[in-house]
Amino acid sequence: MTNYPQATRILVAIDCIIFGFDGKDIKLLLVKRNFEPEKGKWSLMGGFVNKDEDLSDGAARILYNLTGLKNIYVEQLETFGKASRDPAERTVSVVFFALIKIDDHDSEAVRSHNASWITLEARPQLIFDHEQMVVRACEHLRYKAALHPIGFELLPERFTIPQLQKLYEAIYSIPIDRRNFSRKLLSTGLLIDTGHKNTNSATKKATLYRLDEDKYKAKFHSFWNFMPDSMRSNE
Amino acid sequence: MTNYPQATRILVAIDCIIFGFDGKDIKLLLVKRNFEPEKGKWSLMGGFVNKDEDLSDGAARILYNLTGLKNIYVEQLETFGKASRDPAERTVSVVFFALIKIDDHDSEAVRSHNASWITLEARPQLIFDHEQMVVRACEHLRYKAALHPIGFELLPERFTIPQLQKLYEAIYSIPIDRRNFSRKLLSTGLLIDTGHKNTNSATKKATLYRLDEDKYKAKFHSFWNFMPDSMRSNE
DNA sequence: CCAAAAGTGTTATATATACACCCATGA
DNA sequence: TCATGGGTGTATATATAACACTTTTGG
Repeated sequence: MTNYPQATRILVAIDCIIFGFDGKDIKLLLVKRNFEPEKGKWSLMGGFVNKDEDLSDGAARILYNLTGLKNIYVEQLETFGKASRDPAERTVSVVFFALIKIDDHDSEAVRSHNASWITLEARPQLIFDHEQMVVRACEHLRYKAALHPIGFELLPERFTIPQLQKLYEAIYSIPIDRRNFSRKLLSTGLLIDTGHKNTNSATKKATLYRLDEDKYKAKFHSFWNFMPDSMRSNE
Repeated sequence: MTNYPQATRILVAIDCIIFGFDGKDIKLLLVKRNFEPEKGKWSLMGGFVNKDEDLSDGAARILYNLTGLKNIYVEQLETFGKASRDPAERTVSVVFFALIKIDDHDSEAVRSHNASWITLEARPQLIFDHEQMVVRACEHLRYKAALHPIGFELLPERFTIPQLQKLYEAIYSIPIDRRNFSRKLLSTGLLIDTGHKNTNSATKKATLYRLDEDKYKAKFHSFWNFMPDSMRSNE
């Protein structure tokens, strides 16, 4: 406290938007709070930054506690800083955006935090400005998924092109032409044929692909065009 | 301080990346600090969030103090929160990204803050993690300018297509084909011919355009493709 | 053999690129 | 009249969008 005596110290929270995909719907991992304040209401998973903890480490800690997962896809999204956003005390919240492979999560940890996977449409009212955070995250998901290959983060290690298509259709709530979608995805060179077929299917079995990790990393920041041009006008 | 007794309160700073364009080079507005800490060294313009001030209002205040401008293009970029980033005390810094029309700024205010416009190439060493912030902002400028019509924010109200092209060439450090660039920009429908010509030119006078504000606002979030496809692989 | 989902091919259209010529201006 | 920079046109390549048929599978 030597150099900046008069400035206000503020609580710095971290809130996490955690997206998953069950093959049909985009889901959010939300917490029904069994602790104060706002006990009994729904919120995003969050916490405060520890004294000597980097922001990104704080986010990783909170995500690990809830899901049991490390090395998941996380981006810092935006910091919410309205003076009035938390009625109890001035708090700034850094929102992180996470995509996880829904089958990988530790369901015991989720249960013990009183958390649930809830579809976007069915999401309950949330505390504070958490609804705005979710809206912002959905916009970001649509924006980013149209340009960068982040969809894979929501699917299992091995996935089929029809699965990928259902994911994109869920993200944008539109039907996509199978043939054009397939050609576009395969032309990125990011997909490797595993030589196996999806055994769950009741009809013709789809080819299982995996991501070419090297190409994915090398080309992640390039722009792609995963969506039909007609979609690109929605932010 | 009722509800969260044990959490750490942290200083929340705001730092502003302020870009300008002088017709030739992209410039940053940087401050040579005549105050402690790190007096005599260069930094971004910044300050702390006030007790009852929204984050975005804090950024607007800091930008107004330095430039005398309101209603400029500002985006929240990223929050830097390494525990060690400020050696004096734990501080989190929310970085804002601003684009201004360089001729509009209040040069008296800039002088009184000991600030200067410095080209990106000539920028001095900066304090703390400010260099990382600048690098991040440059990436963001390139990314965003390729997809959204933010270039106009760096040019005067009335501008010519060759001016716009020089701006894009400065942003990406590449030469662009005049004819294709012109056609691409005009085809967006965002440019309105003012009927006037640039009088400064020593040769043929270029047409002065202004931005169609309504279309700009309506279509801001659409994706465009302002750069040749060959450029789109650089993030 | 039938329904359901997967896989593949073709064609028309739109867009991007590469490139060359003419025009206006002031020195 | 010449050098400099502004404005426009076109042919080619590439990418996209729209669309139909065949294959595999389990029941």
